Amino acid sequence: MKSYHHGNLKQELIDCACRLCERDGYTKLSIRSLAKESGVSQTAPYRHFETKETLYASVATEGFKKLSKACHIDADKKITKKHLVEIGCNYIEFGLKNANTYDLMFGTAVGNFAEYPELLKSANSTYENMRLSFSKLASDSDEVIAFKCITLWSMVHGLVGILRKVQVVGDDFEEGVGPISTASVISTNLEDHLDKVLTGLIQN
Amino acid sequence: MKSYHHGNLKQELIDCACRLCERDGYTKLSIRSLAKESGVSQTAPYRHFETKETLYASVATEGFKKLSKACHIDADKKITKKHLVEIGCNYIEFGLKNANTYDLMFGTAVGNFAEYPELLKSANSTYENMRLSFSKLASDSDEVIAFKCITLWSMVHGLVGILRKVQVVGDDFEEGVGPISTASVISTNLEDHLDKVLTGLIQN
DNA sequence: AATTTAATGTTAGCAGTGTAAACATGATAG
DNA sequence: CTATCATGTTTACACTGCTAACATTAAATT
Repeated sequence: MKSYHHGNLKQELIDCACRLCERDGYTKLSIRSLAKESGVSQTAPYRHFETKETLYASVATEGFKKLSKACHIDADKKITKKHLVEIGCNYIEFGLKNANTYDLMFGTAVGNFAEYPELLKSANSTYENMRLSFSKLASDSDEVIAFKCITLWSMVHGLVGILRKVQVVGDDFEEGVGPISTASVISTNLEDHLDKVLTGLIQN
Repeated sequence: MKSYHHGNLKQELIDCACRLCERDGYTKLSIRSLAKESGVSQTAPYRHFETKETLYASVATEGFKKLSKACHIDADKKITKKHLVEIGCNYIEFGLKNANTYDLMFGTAVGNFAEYPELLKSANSTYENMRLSFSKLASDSDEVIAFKCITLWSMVHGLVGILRKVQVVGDDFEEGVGPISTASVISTNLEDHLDKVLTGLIQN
């Protein structure tokens, strides 16, 4: 026998949405199907999420939390370039392994992060992680550190995007000329690649 | 008096879709509204586009053509680092000024480029442009050239994504610490930024 | 403890969507 | 001139986000 009130609907909806978003992509997700999955009426989710975008924001928030965790480096130790390479690799790995969630986080599904304080906070904390690591690498000014963060972030973010496209396009490029071959080279030698870029970035 | 047959519907639909996608984002676009805009019945577009994704593919194709044009450098002259910086800047400018179209081109709206030969061709030609420029910069192997392409492309692609997010998030970062300030620094000094990265990239 | 209130659920319904099927029109090829 | 076929229309279905009005129950107030 089930009670009229679910008891834990909001969290269950978020969990379910995270799962389905990652499995099928956020465009395939409907509030109604989500409600059905949780054995609740079609409009029940609206008691917890004003609009679909609000739900998206919750899923994206979870995504940023996971990304933060994936990119976390123990702060007690001294940070070296190698650690930053590791951060970059972990970031890219997250982006590629959670591609659909990554879309939601960095696409236009959620228009303005500022409207969702939790989302903004979790996204900022991802950045803050990276900032802290750079600040422990060298004693730069805040500006320089932020500059380095943006550079690294852009780099890994861009690689996720490009590698995914190339993965999808795949065999339709000719061997050895188009981006595919190089992309696979990069993805197998991600560490080397990031190391190179970071070396250039750090020493100026 | 209007005739039963439109005469130029396919092209008009594409043009209209390009306009609306850029204005409102591709998610806001519906086949029905598009049909209405062209003064034609709701299902007429289906004579020219099997599914909505096919329409998206056409819009994305146009996008890549425009991007190619924006990043084109006259091939006769000798290419210098400065030219590549210019390519990068033009790329980023395109991405920021045509943000919604850019989403369509690099997001998941079109699942697999290989299913749309025209799209694949136009996307490849964008890459080919860049490849050609690098090949005229130095006499590297195909592999090294492709590697440099991917690196630059990832960099500018990533910057478009990050700069946009930061633009949107905007004032909610604290002054001088968060990414916002640096991002605006970068966007005003894009040339310098790209020059630095490219310098590191070229000389190894 | 009784009662009010607010949170959380349901049902019914609107307007909009992608898309398929059956039919209408008219340009073009034989 | 006629048959064909590309291109248009109408109708219909299943689905969507979302609102409004109502039901139930947990929590707060008296």
